[in-house]
Amino acid sequence: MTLDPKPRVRFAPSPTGYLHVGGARTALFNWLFARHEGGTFILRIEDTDVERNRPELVEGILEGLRWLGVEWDEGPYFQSQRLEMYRAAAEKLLKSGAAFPCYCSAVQYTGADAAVEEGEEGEGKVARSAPCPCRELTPAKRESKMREGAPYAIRFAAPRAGATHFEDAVFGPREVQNGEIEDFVLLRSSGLPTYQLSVVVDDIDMRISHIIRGADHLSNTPKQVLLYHALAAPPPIFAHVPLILGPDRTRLSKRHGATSVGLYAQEGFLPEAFRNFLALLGWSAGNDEEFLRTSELISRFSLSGVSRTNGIFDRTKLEWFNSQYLQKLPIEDLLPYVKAELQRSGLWQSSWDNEQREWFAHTVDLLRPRTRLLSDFSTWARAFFSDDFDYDADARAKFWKDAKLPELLAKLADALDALPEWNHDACDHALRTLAAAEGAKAGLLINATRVAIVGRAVAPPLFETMLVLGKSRVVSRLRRALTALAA
RNA sequence: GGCGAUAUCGUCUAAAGGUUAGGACGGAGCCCUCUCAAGGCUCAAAUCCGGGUUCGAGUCCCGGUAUCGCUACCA
Repeated sequence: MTLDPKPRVRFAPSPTGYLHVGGARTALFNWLFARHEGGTFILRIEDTDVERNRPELVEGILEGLRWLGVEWDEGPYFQSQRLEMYRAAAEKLLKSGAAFPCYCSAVQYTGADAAVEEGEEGEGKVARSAPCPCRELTPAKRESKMREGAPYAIRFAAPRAGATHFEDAVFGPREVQNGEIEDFVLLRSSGLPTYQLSVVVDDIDMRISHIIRGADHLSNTPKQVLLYHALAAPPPIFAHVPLILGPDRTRLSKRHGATSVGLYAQEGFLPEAFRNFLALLGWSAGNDEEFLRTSELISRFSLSGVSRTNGIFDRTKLEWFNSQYLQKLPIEDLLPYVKAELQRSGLWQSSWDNEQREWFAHTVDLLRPRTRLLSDFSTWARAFFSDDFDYDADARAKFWKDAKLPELLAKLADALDALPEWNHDACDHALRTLAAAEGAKAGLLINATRVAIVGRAVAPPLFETMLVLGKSRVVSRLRRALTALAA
């Protein structure tokens, strides 16, 4: 038996929605594992459910993965373009006797199941659905059904005795009694494969060595192992990762707020911060380290560090990670993200890429200690990039209430305007001298001035702020504030 | 209902039978301070319950409970 020396893994989303954080983490784990091992990461689109499929969603999923920095080495493959393979496999199983045609109607089936689901609590003992009777059909009966042209699905003839086992890299060795496994459908009457069939056929064909996927697939794995055996292929190593839950401990869904990675991108999260956060949800390096840049994640990642417990998605901690990256990223790494954010919000000016490059870098650096999201640069820090900003109501209420302010600010504007040199100490001195002469506290004037020139209470130290804004802006904004103050 | 998995601060986790059960987020407080952050320091906060095994159990075993998953011609 020859195996690829390097692992081959895959991420296989179905285009029934956007890329949600659970899928993103599964993709990330696969990718980290592949990169750590020097293996291959394959992308496969599982679009065999024509009812729920939304082909237009595929691009969004790819975009989400690209944003996350999870790059695939092969693919994307589409199952909808590989249907012949699944049919051939189903035929093969039919011929070998591992599968049989089933003439039960799909309508009957769902009806029966719904009844079981809705069973009254008083008499909740509804018998488990009986094994499919078609399995016992005589050859003659099958012949006649075939001649009638009756529609049929192909079901797997699950063994009635014995047990199936497999190895899970996270949950350990597993064994399931075959009697627990029903005669599941392989090929629908429409000729399209079910998940159980297509996933196994593809994983064999693509020579997948490790299947890393959500723990919701753990219970179905024995069926797939049975299929590997029936198709005479060695099963891969499985690694089921725990699920991501919402704050109420139910499976993460739209009800819990943003679950699409695209939304997090829009909100102003940095991909690397998001990656770091996601990697640590259900995986640990085995020690206290939390701030792990992507190269470190790759070198540290191991399936043995994957948790068995479902985890709750904690947005607050995600924001903390983001603020950490905002603080710690080398400024030249951060700048492109801020640029993109400003472009998105229509605040970007091309001069910041050229002659005012240094000014831009300095301003971003000044702002970033108090940012948590990239979008902060275009929201509360807007006044640093545009003259078009408003005055925050809370800031006005807090720092603009003193009756002497109109007079003080007018005088300050004049004093600053008269300054021969525009630097930190000159501004500082001018303001404090004025405050002293007028018998006002410097703090009063400083805080009121901050609101006047940037519209917020939240901003860098005042004189730093004055420097990056420049003299003419500061003076004109002070004068402009006089009108707002009067209003 | 059946089958299975899981269970350490509110949350994410560390502790490969022996620690005052550690760290981080969040919370509280202090320092710093021109605002807001950042940063530093301090505090509160956990082994689901009950039985075993062992000199010794968060760790191993059994039972209970809770939660989650599967039980589709969804994936």
